[in-house]
Amino acid sequence: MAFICRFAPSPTGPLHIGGVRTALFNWLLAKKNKGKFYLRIEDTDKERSKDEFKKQILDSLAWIGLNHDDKEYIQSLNIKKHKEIAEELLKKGFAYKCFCSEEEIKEQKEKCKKQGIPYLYNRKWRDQENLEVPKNINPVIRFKSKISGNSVVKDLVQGEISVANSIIEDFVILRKDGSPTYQLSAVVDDHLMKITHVIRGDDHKINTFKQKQIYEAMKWNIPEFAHIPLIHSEKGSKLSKRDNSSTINDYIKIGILSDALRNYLLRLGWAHKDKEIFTLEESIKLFDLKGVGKSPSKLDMSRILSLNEHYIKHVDEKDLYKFLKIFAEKFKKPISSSRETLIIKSINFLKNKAKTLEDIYQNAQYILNENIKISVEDSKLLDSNSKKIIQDFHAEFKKMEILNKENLEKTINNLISKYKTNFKGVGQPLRIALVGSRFGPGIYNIILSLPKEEVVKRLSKIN
RNA sequence: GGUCCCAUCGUCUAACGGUUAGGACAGAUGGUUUUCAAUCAUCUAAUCGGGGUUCGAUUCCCCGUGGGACCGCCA
Repeated sequence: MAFICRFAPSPTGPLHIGGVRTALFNWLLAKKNKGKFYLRIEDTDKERSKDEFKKQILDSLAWIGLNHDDKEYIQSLNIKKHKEIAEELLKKGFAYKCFCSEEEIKEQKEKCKKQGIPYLYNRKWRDQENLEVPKNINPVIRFKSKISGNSVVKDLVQGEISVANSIIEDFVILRKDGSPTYQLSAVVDDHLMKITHVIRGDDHKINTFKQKQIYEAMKWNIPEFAHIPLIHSEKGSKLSKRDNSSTINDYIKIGILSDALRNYLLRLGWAHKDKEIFTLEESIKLFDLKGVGKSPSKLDMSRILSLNEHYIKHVDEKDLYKFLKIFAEKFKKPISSSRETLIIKSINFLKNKAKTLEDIYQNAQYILNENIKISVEDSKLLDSNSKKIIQDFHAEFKKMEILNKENLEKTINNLISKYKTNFKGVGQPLRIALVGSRFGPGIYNIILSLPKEEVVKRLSKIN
């Protein structure tokens, strides 16, 4: 059976990761079933649609690796067709012109609110050719929704959802300016694109009952529907564009890897036994709609971080460096070519203490910056005794012809016995002198990661 | 408020109607260590409440309670 799905965001705001997850689920299913995954930009709201948001959507999907088939569809390019369908529905008696003024509608809404009853358009112009048509009012076109009975949708995630038709109002399909609304455009485009599976956030659940009626009126094939639960913020409310951990960029800028975020999103609302880590291939193979839960899930930063840590440790080190380089260029200072080889050489231990690219970047500060700053607190640890140790080491180090761990070990062990101290007694002062902090990588790693003359230079500054 | 949906550790979740209710993240404790980290071991922690159905309910049904979504000439 063919499997053609789409992700259809509107460029009226930045895409958040809830949307990314919806796209991911669609993409996964398309790949799994050797079908198609299309991207459709729903920009029929001319006022609010912005090119920058469209770009942000494209960039976000590209970053996380969700490539779409064909070029992206731009819904506004298809408006003519949407209007034709509206006319056809009108002609066939499935829709009608409504001449209510906006004030009139507003009044009705307020009246309902006062009485505490839910507002539903009163169908004033339905089947009313006899009413006097007011001048100066451009009508909207409304769909003649079913008035009685129940409608049932078999949802691939939610199961059977049933609703009384009486609560589905005669919704607008063409605005007074003649432009189509979402309810119409989405259906027409889905039909034209031969979409077989509509997988979207469950905030669209009710729309299904409206849209299904358009399909039926047009005698079009109705696609399968799957409504996946929404993602909530850590506070438990609906994910808002104002949350500071909601867009892809919020994660890129703290140094999250795309694989980690992809894996995290995959496991949010979906599980396969006890498995936590999924390669792309595994997720394509294993993902299915049956495993998707029905309840919303909360964002959990510590989990994202822990997944990211896993990927940082397991990704190919060449790739990891590439990610780091891009990260530095985009959000920090670019890594200079002279420092590049030093970082590459040391990334295998710089990454071990990191949950994010930001962490790696911070760990690499002592390599990136020739001039290190010693914090006040750490400089306090450099008493006269430690300084003597540093100077002793300095003298020995200069003489060292072959730089390797073995020789360093010998030198340090000599110092340990000479000064009747332990490893820490020697290692800590050296680390402070070389890195500027008592925290940092192992001391051998540090010494070996820097050019010899630079180690000498840093040591010579301690006196 | 109306309609619809949902409900297992703090979080993400697993469990043909039969399990000491499992795993992961977070948290706690201890070991190791060259500081921080990492790592290893151990531990804490859940079936929202009440009724049914059943020999037996996390699982099925009903009622509460709690949470969410929708209620636009937005998408």
